[in-house]
Amino acid sequence: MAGQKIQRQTGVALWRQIADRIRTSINHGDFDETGMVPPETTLALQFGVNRHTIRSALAALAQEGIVRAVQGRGTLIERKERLSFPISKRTRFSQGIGDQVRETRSVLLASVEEAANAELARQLKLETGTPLIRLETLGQADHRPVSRATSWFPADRFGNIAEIYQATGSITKAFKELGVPDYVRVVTEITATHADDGDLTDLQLSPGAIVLITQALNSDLDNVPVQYSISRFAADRVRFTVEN
Amino acid sequence: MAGQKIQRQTGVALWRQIADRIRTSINHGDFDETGMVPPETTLALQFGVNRHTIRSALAALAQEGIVRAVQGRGTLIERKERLSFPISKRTRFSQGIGDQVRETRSVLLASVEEAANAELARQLKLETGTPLIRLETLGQADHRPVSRATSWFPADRFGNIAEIYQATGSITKAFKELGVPDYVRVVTEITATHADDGDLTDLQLSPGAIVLITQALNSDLDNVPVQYSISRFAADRVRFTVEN
DNA sequence: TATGGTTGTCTATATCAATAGACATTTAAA
DNA sequence: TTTAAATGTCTATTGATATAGACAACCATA
Repeated sequence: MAGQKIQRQTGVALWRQIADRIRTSINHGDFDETGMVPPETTLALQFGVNRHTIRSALAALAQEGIVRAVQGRGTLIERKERLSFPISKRTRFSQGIGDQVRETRSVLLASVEEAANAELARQLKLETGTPLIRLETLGQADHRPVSRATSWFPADRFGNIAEIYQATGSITKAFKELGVPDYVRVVTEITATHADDGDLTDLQLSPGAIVLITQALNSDLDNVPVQYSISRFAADRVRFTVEN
Repeated sequence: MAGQKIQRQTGVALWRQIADRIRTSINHGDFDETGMVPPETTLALQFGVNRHTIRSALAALAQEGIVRAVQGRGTLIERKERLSFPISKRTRFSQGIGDQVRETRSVLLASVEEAANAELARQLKLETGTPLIRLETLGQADHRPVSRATSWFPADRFGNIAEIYQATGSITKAFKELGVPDYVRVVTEITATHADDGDLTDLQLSPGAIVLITQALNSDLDNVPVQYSISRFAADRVRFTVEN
């Protein structure tokens, strides 16, 4: 874990930088032998800060449920996470990570009908103003939120996709019922930014966290666009894998 | 730009959160009509903070060279950026973004010979301890650093790749001279984290910035691994595009 | 049960971050 | 030339961040 120094007077508090670094180390498996974080005094020495600053960092990680301090013993690691998430022609939420967790689930937060703006129309190869169904969904793995997504579907083909999706909890199944036996990922754009208000709430992140954003287009086997999605992933919980 | 609120007491200073948001807005083209950032008083009202806090944020962006304040006129946008970076079978640094900038360049920072550890051996399908050439490189677009990469090559096939790379400034050309007329990207893993010390220096980032990390394996046309790379991109300067 | 190592709590102090207000300076336009 | 609108500079105050030190409370184990 040692190596790079932490930065002072940058607008990012030392305790937050240190919390981020310790979280990364935990997810990297650096403390797997003991199952514990090094003692506060050791960390204070390593990072070159006061022990109280370390305590602030650990308190933040405890708040996230990642560690738990036990007086007299040390600070135990409660949970580590970074799911590997494949991106390919056949990218689906549940399939790729199904073997990494016990349970994956997708929850419908909201659905509305709206008209395509210029950008959506371009992506889905429709006229501006074409009616679309917009779904807001939350992807979970073992009851922990992993991603939140906004998806648009052409309303003429998929007018009642919200109901079917809510019943089945799967876009793939909903597509099947609506006459789309299979579909492929055409393009995926990936960016990263800091978590916004909605991310903090829906993904249960702490402020300053990073989200990975994918913008993806799915088409049916006749190459007709069926779904355009913008998904936001908790960056410290996932890793994307692009297979070619 | 309006919408989500900024977070208080999170370990990330308000001025830094606001600087990040304004940078994002600039890159998104929100102020393209005027070429200027809104007045400080307007921003202060929008973000619900004091004007001095806005001034701190703008000072940080000025330090990055993104805006320039002119007394009496306003704060001009000097530069916006987010290069689109395609990831596909034929991912190369210069080709993909060649049409987006005037000049791309790749600089060799260091090269050493070292033995493959277990992880590198697994990736490159070699025995542990096999000699490798490690190159540290810096990718630039229009004289602005975009990515820093560490690459490993089997030493037996590519013993003098460093010299050729330095001469040509291109991995593709170096491969050609060493008997690899073509190569393909086998797999790319993408993660995101906060910038470390080396990122701040090499990529000229400000602390708290985000880096996108790719771990990629390239193989020759006989499917023999020729290069394993870990690259770190300034997240606010790039966007990855995965074509399937 | 005694001891060393660990986390928990308290006080005190210095610096950074943010707010508040006033006024100067510069630019562009009326 | 005047005026409005914008950035620049200054002082003062409050709360968050970080350091420093001391000691209490707890746990495992010798």
